[in-house]
Amino acid sequence: MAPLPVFVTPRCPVRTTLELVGGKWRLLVLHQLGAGPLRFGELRRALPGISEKMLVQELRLLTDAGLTQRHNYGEVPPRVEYELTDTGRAALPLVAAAADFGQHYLSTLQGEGPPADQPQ
Amino acid sequence: MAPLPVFVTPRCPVRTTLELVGGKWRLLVLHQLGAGPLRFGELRRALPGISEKMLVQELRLLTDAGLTQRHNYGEVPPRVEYELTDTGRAALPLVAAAADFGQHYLSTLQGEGPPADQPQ
DNA sequence: GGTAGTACTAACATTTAAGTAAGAAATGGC
DNA sequence: GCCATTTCTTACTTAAATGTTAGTACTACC
Repeated sequence: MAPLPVFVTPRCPVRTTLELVGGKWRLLVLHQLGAGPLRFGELRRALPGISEKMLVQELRLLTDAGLTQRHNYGEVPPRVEYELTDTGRAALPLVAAAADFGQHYLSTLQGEGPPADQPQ
Repeated sequence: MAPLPVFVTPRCPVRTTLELVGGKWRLLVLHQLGAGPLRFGELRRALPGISEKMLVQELRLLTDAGLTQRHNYGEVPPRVEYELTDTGRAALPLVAAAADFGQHYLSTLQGEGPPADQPQ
């Protein structure tokens, strides 16, 4: 994954994608935002297990990379919304493909354990 | 990513996918094998920068997870081929989506540096 | 006999990702 | 005055991923 500031090696498209949305959380963040803008806290609650530090960090990186946009309403207590940019929406087919494959894979593990959750 | 042996949390499909094909190399391995079976050494040469240790490790993990198949011809010098299983082929749309998004993203960085490589 | 190729394995080191915990600023409600 | 809420920062620690180096077994070739 890319360190800050975002630098993408202008080489293999697959590697570029991995640098942008690799890691444990970024695809899940994009998936959540695919349904519409969300506040920071809504996003945190929608991603069980993520720490505030990671969410801040990943949102900043996605925003720096141009996949998300930050709206600060300047209110107190703070109110900040995040939403996908056009570039971020261009990643939604990737998110969908990841969800599809995961679902397919889980379905091949016939009957071991409970069925899959909804994507987070 | 999953430690060996492969264990997939039967939960979110996106997380499942990340555990299976997350990391720096697995999508690239699948992409290579998408075009047909390859020998270990061919795969290594097709993935500049990968170490033998990583390639062995990732191939074993993909094979344990059922995405690839290993054929040992039992010859000397050794001759081993890897190819996708049906489950592995089910991941090819994900690889394609990753390549598409990477290409799209690189095209939005208009004119900075040389054009993208072919996917590896 | 020495060298090269092949597909590995093992021990170790380094780098990167992720997690934990505490706190800050500003306001509203009690 | 005290506590809660919200978004975010900082310092620190742990865990995981990846890299490096060396070595193995067997054969072919010069």
